Amino acid sequence: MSLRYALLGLLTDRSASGYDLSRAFDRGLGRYAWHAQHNQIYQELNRLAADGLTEVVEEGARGRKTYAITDAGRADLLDWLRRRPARAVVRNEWMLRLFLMSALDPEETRQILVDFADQMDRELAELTTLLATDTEFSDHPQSFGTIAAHFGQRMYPAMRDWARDEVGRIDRSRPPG
Amino acid sequence: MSLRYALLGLLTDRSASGYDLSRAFDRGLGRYAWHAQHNQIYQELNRLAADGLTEVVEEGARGRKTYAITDAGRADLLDWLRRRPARAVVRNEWMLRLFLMSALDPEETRQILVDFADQMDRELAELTTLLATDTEFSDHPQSFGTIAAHFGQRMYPAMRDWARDEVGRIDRSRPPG
DNA sequence: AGAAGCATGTAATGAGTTACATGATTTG
DNA sequence: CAAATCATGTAACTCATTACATGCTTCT
Repeated sequence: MSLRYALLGLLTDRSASGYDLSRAFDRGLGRYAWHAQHNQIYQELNRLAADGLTEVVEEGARGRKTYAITDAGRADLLDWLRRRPARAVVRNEWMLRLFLMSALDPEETRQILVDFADQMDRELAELTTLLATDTEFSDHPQSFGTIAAHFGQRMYPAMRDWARDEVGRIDRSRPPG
Repeated sequence: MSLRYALLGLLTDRSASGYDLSRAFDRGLGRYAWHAQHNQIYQELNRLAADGLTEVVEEGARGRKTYAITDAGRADLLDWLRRRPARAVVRNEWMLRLFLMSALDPEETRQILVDFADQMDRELAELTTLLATDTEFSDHPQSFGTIAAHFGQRMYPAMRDWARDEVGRIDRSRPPG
């Protein structure tokens, strides 16, 4: 059901097409909070419209359909946000890999950590560039995309630093070369 | 497929029953990396055994079956660990709720962020105490649990700082009182 | 004897992935 | 006019959840 609320949440910000929402997932929400692919998004949008939680407010070029959230949709979202589940679902494939990585030998583990740290640096650089150049963020400082970007600015350095800490620990316990 | 590797990873550490593994998920892995329920775990264990990646090494009281990883299972796990997906699946219902929170009014949003930041501080304090007192960490510096603890030491402050940043942004855009 | 915890499972349904499929519009 | 990007979908399959179902063992 979470995908449904992710979509309603994004549509609270502004009306959008399935394509727009798919891009929003790729950039922000999907990286940190909830991953979904375009086909699943389109299917869920059709179901939301059928349930009266969203409606098509515009049809543009190339079959583009712009969806808006309805009052019923807004009510449903607020209801969900105010409920506190005892146990929430967490699935993070990267985290799982990093947890299980010590099944490999120290050399290989070290390389994975070094690569991971480098990737976090690249993601951070990409995000910083995006924040500096895309007017989306200055125009909508309260939007989910902006919030996600700020979250990324805190998370990427933290994950990079953790990985480099671990590399240091491996090197100290088993000096290389 | 990730559940399959999560189970193989845990069985690399030591042999265990479905019940043991289910508890391991509830305590650790499921909180940070990969969530799964008992019935899914039992089903996957049966499939793993059918595929020759694990085997039943002991049958105890109350139908208890202890599984061990086989050589084929170990090979499969290492193979998976060495593959690097371009972008891995992330699903975190708590994170999603935090991102969508601004659909509520600023007052409610602010309170949730303040509570979240405080909770991160508490988790960090608890973890720091645990790292200083529990010999588990000094005795097994390379273990799964130690790696996770170090990860927490970097993540909790990052999430706390992000939440406090957001509180600051809310206050600046709509001063309280 | 009763409660708490141990231990495993099935069936139906819903969520999510993979592969396939198509075509329009804009940009260089 | 070719390439990139926009834009939406279906079908078959696998993964995951919910509800149901059973019985044993240990502790008090």
